[in-house]
Amino acid sequence: MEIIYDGPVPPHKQIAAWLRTRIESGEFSPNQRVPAETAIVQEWGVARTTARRAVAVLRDEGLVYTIQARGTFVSAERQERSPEGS
Amino acid sequence: MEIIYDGPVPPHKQIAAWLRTRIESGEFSPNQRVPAETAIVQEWGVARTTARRAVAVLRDEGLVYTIQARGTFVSAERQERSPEGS
DNA sequence: TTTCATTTGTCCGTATGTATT
DNA sequence: AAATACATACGGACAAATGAA
Repeated sequence: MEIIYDGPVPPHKQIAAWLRTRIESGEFSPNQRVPAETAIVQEWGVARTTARRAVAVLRDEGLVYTIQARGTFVSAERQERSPEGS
Repeated sequence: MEIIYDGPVPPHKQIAAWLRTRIESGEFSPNQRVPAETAIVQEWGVARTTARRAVAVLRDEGLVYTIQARGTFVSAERQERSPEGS
């Protein structure tokens, strides 16, 4: 994946979408830590501000929550669809 | 039990919860010694600092008291909710 | 008394990770 | 992008106290 800078979608939203997909695919369990900002910076070669903004998007959506000095974690109640079965 | 490192609850709090449960279940009598820091280290595979911090949590709660070079013991008056006489 | 083992107490440095400015 | 602060974990080293040999 690569960031498209001359497109209509700002970089941080592209990264947010990528992270959202990973989370919703079940790659991360509820309350599990997601990649740190520095990891995002490394992986995408963007500024930290951009990585932070991307995480902020998901936080605003309620998909993740952040604990200072510990990390950002997948929200436990992030089911849009009823899981059904337990 | 296993320590979850990429979760929102820090290791020392996970261990503290585990110890608290054992104590409150009555496994240890009042004034009886609880597992030493080194025992916690052995059992959980964590650093001693982490074990110490876990014990410190229960000490702060008043559930146990510590005597240097002797160990940490279950508080005798740990079911009181209202202190009297001070 | 000296020695040893055990256990807690203290301090050092290193690493990871987020938050703020 | 960088510095600083904060939270937390790891590892090592040594001190201090206790009790037993």
